Amino acid sequence: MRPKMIESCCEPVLTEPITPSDAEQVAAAFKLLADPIRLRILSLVANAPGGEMCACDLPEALGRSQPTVSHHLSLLTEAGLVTREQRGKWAWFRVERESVAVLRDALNIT
Amino acid sequence: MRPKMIESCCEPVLTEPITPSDAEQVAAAFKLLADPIRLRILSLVANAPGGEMCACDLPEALGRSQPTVSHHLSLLTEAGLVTREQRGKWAWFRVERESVAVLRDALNIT
DNA sequence: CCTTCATATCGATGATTGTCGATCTGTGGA
DNA sequence: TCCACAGATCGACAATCATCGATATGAAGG
Repeated sequence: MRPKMIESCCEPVLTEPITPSDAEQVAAAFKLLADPIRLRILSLVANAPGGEMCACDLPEALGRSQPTVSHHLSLLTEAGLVTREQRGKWAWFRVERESVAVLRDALNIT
Repeated sequence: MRPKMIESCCEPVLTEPITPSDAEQVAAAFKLLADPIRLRILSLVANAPGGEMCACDLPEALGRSQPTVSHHLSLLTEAGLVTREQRGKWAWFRVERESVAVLRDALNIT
């Protein structure tokens, strides 16, 4: 998966015919939202004070191991759905609301 | 998966904290959009003349076997993303735009 | 340096799922 | 009643993926 995948994809699905190749890209993007842990990560980070959250707090908040959380954060970051900022030993994450909006707009109706 | 799954679910993910149980439901809903063939079905049906399409035309249009197409149509129908109407020997499908809108609104931003 | 701690990577595994051939069901016409 | 055809169901298989323990990397502090 290429970096910032979502920025450059996501034709509207319903308002015009979609090509097989575009369908692959949009499906890959929605696949990221098709996991409960990743949705909870987005929700936790978006609603955290200051709109940011330290990765160190996520394993306990989610009830998942540190490697599992790191895996999901990596997928979300590569896709551009969250951004990562290193501060000392800790990694802080923010939701990239623009990317979420791109995905939402792919579902716009006639 | 219960009938009309999408009608009753899908809290906004970003504007308020989501519960683990709601996250499961929303993820299950997005999983339906996380497949290129299902996205192409939605696009083909939505853009077909009259907003409806016969199932008999889909295997050729999609390059997939009849059982595969039937499987995807069944998933989309159970979830309430499309509706099915039997006319003689043929089954005609329409996109339930309201259900798509529910999914879209789950991605609303602050 | 050396230790400590946060995070990433690796390897393995169990579960899910997209796919199709074969077959069943059900409808309409002869 | 029988045939032809649309669509659903079944069974099997390959591929994908979420998960975790073990281990590697990398940064701050002493």
